[in-house]
Amino acid sequence: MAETIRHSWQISPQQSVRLQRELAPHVRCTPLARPVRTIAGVDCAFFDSGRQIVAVAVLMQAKTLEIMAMAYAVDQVRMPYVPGLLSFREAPTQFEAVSQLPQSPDLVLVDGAGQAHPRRLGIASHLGLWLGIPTVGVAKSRLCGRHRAVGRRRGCCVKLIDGGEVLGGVLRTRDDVKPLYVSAGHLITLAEALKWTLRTARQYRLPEPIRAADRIAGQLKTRIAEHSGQFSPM
DNA sequence: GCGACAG
DNA sequence: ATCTTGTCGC
Repeated sequence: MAETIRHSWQISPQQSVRLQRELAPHVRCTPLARPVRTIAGVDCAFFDSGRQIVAVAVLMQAKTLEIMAMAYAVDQVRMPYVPGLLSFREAPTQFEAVSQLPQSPDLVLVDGAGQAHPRRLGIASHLGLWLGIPTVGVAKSRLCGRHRAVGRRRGCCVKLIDGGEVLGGVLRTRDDVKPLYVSAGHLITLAEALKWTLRTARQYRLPEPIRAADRIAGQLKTRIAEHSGQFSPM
C-alpha cells in the first residue's frame, strides 16, 4: 500500500521550499490502482478578517455525483499566502476535513495545482502524499508553464509545458468559458486527471465536487462567524 | 535588475 | 482568498 508522509507544517519559507524539493520525488503519477466509485472535493474559505480558515470536504458518488457526506475543519491561519507555498497555508486543514469523512474517497479533487508547480509539489500533490490516496489539482489560473491557445469548445485541451516537460493540461470544461489548469496530484496519471475533471464538470466550469465544497465553505464561514459573537450587522 | 506569481 | 450591486451581453 502507498506510504504516507508526515512532517511539521510550521516551518519557515526557506525550510518549506527545501521540504518541497525533498518530497517531490515521492509523488507518483501512476495509473489509478482501483476503480473510482467515490470522489471528494475540497476547498477553503477564510473569515474573522483572514485569521481563521475553514476547509470543507464533500464526498460524492462518482457516477451520479450524488452527495454522500460532508465534513469540515476549522483552524487558526498560521501562514500567509505565498505563491508556490499554498499547501503550507491550506493543506493542514484540508487534510483534517478529508480525514473526518465517514469513508476514504477513491479520488480527491483539490482547488490548486498538482504537478503544475515550480518544484512539482502543488497543494494537490502535497495533500496526496499526506492522505496516501489519489488526488488531482484543478486550478482556475496558471501558476507556471506555458501553452498554446485552447479551442473554444468544451473538452478542448492543450499541454501545459515547463522546462521541456508536460506538467498538465489546460482544459475547457464549458464552451467559451475560461479553461482550467489540470494536473496530476498523486497516484494518478495526467490523462486520468483530465478525464475525471471533465467527467465531473457538468453544467458549470468547476467540477461538481470542488464547486460543492466551495459553496458549503462559503456558507459555513458566515455561520461560524455569527456563532462566535462577531459583528454581523442586519 | 525586471516580471510572474495556485488561493 | 476577500471586499460587493448592478449590469453588459447572448
